[in-house]
Amino acid sequence: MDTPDRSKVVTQISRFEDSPVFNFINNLSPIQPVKSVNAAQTFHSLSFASITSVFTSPHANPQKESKSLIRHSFFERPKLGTSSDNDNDHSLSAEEAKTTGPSGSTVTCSLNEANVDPPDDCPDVPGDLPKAEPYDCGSPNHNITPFYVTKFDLKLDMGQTPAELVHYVQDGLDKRKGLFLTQLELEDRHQFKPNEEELAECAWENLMCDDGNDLMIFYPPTESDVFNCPNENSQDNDVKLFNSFPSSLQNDVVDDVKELQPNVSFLPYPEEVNSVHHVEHIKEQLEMDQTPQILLENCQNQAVTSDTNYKPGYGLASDIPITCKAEFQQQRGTRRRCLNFEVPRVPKMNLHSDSTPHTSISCPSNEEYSSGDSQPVPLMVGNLSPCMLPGIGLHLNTLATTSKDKLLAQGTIVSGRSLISMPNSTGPVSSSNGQEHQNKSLSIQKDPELGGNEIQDLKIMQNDVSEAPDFNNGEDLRPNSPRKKRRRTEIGSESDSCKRCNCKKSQCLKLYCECFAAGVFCVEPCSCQGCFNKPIHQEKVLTTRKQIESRNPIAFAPKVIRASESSCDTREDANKTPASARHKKGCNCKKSSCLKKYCECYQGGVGCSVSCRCEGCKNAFGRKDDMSSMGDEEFEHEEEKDPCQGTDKPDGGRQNDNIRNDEHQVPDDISQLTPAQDLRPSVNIPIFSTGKPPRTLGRQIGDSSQLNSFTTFRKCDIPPSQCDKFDKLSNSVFEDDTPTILRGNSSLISGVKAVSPNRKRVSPPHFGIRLTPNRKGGRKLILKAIPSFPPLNSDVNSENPMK
DNA sequence: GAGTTTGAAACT
DNA sequence: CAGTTTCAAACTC
Repeated sequence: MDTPDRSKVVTQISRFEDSPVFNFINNLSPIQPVKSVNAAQTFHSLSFASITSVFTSPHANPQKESKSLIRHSFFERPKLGTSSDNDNDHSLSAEEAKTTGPSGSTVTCSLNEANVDPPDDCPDVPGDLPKAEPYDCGSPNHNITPFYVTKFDLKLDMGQTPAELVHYVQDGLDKRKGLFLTQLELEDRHQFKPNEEELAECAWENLMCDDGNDLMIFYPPTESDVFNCPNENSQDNDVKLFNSFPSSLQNDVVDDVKELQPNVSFLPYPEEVNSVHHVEHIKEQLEMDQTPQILLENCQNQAVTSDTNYKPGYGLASDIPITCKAEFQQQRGTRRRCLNFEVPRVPKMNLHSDSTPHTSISCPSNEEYSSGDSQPVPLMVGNLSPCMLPGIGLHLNTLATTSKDKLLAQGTIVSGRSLISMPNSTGPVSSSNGQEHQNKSLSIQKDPELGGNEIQDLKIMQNDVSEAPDFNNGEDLRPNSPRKKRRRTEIGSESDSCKRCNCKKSQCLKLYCECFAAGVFCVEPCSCQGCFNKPIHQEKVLTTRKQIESRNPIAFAPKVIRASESSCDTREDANKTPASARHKKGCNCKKSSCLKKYCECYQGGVGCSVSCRCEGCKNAFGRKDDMSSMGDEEFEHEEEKDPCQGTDKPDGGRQNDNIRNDEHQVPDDISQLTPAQDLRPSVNIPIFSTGKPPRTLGRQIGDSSQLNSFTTFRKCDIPPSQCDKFDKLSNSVFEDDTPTILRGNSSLISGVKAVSPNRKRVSPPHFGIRLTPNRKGGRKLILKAIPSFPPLNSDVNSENPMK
């Protein structure tokens, strides 16, 4: 194989050798003597470097750069595979590398451009695929390697259709100018190619485009990188070359050669390529507007890197092809998935989301685990790739999806966020609460079963989504103005479908931020400034969230907890305000008389309770004064009369009981629930130890946890009318589908009333509360250890220790 | 749209 | 734990 292929290559190259440029290069080339494949390759590498630099000028037009990159790819391809068969192409490359040494390897790396990986890694790339986990942009360890491989593979594909290269070589210097053809030209050529290669190339083209995107996304070099590039001068010079290639080329080549001689010194920023620092840059870049320029830069960097690796007698790059080939399919598949997300991102996703029921994030089956870091990452379902809507409304609180979640998620799409979530619909969704949708939609789940690639993809998606500013532009989803926001809010009060904030100083990492408080990532519609509440800052978000929760375990619990409107609970109908629905902490209004939305109780559509410290309360939904009058009586009533709750039911009815109990009965004093219970398995809590009627539902202690585990938790935020629906739905769902454990959690919905004697809130709530039908001394609440926030390390089940 | 009011959240 | 400050939503004009 070697011999024939090489001979072919040599033949083709020989033509090239005749050209003045080639001779010039040959003379300059420190690496190899002219006549050989090596020489050609050397030239190739040199030309590549120079050409690349030409197009890679930071100031250059991004598109142009991209094009040039692509162009180079084509150009180079032929060289590598010039005469070899498609099949032999890779082999040849490898062979060449081995036999020809550095030149070949250098060339190969260059060709593969865009790879940030250091040359040393090149050989390892194929074998290291697993570690590549390419799409984990968040991981510092994340290496570009995967990309390298992927890109390489792509090129290989191209290599299989090297017609252009050959053509180029044959034509000689004149044709060489063709190197600078625009992308369109190249594309045109490829498109019109009739042979089998056409398909491959088309695919390649697509991939290239995608690659470009990928590059932009994942390997965005910082501008500093660009400007720091030692080759900058050469780049500038290169620009000249663009106009007058032949003469300029020489200069360029000279420069390049000079730089190459020192080898390593040639690298613009070698250390940065692999360093974590570089990764950080990339991350940052992700947030920033990303331009195609990055592509070029990356390409350039990588090309340089490859050069750096250049070591006589060493064919690093050349080795890659062979190894890569084996993984080619896999890599490509991965890449494509990502591409799908990235490119048409929004539109496709939307479409899919609408049409694809299974894409819903909230679906347990679809849930995915973030990688080993065990961080709960909002992931999209594997299927969803196309369907995924960008990080919209990722609900941090929603960890586990339950059938209920599914139902809810299926609900109407109200906001952009809600759109995002296309839950698997297992049943009819009656929930009208958009917020819940949101929560569900992006619930973060870990799914050990998912492959790393998929996970990575999901992560990417998330980032993309969150980052995709344009995502909703087409739609009028983005009310940036306060007014719109307000309107939205008003509407939302019913649907409360999506949170949008306008934070300026809090970085959306404090409870001031509605989005953050709601456990969702900020999305485009938000007008926030300096927002960190985005998927890309997920870790920070989680950390902050943890901190806040450490201070106040129920910080992320729904502010208003509504009791379900059970058939048995008719008394509340009269008032329109379910006695059981109350603000978790109660309000502290002084001037608004609880008649404006300043009042959280009012805003939540619930009456004030004993927990409230408001003055002059006139809450239309119920005044705390009224509440107190109702107090014991109601309590008694519930306690004794609530057959529906099955207070006396045997164990068989326990689940329902628990749920209803939760809904209607909340421990009077949350403080009873020790914070320590956060993670504790379960604790029996005397419900009304204080003897005070638990009129108010108060926010549930377990809200957050519940939220996390079950989207249901947001029902509390739902307006009463909808809340009722929600309750019904949730009840039915839990009864029917929810496992006992889950049901227990569901009970969390009802909150534990945080009514401490002083009304001052909450004691650390606990992540899950389960009421046990304790008929005798009253009901007991059992706290379940459910993390209020998506568990970082474990899945939901692990966190629901039922005892 | 800008400015004010309000009360929750955060801080001390 | 209380008082103060900060913050962003709600509200008014």
